[in-house]
Amino acid sequence: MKQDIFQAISDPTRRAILTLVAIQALTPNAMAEKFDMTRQAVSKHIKVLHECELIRPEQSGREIYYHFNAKKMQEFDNWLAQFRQNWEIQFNQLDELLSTIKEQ
Amino acid sequence: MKQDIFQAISDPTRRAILTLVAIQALTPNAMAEKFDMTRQAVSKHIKVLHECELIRPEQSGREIYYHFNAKKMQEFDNWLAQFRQNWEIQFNQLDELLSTIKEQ
DNA sequence: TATTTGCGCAACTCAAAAGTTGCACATATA
DNA sequence: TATATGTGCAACTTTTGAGTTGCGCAAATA
Repeated sequence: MKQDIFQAISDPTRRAILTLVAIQALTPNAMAEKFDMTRQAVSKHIKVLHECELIRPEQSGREIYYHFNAKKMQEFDNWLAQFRQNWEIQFNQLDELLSTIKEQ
Repeated sequence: MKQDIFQAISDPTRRAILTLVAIQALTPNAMAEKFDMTRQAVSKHIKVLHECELIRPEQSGREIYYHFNAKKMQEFDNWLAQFRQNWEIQFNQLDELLSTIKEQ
């Protein structure tokens, strides 16, 4: 099943995993220790993140270190770009409002 | 039920609605015409987006125009900020790699 | 070689979310 | 006033997703 990055970050556990691996690469066991759920549950989250390439595995003997993939994360930034214009406009309107209040 | 913006943007229909209303405010009927589903299904997506304040209603007679709320969308941008450092680092490493190759 | 450890896969349960139909209600229009 | 239109709410079905337990396999260790 092809995963979608927006669906991937909709789960709080997966967002926490991303925050952890952004600091340093971790094995599934190391991640599971941080959460109050079974290793297999965490493993399923890892699978989702891996399928959409937000993390990348690095095999080391019988251990697997998962690394953060910053390049993929940038796709969110690209999606957000379409709205940047909107918030600039809304802030300019706020500025105008504040100026109007000040003048009165 | 309190909605969360990550869950809200995880659905492709809701992302499409956001793209539409970012351009101009629309009524539920106007939105429903754009999608291959019933008006009520679209209405439920609108409800989710409204509950987490990504859109804001403006009543006009019996019609309701939903507006994009850029301020709320910025929360997503703020979350992304924690990873910006990561992609700068990964890009610097790429730069170094390219330099190394060039020197050889 | 026997045992432990780290991991992924499969089957299952349970809860949540997406979509449907039907209805009620208020506003617009004839 | 009678009818049509725009909307939200409720009940229901179906799909999806999170979590569990149980298993098998390969690498490390005794």
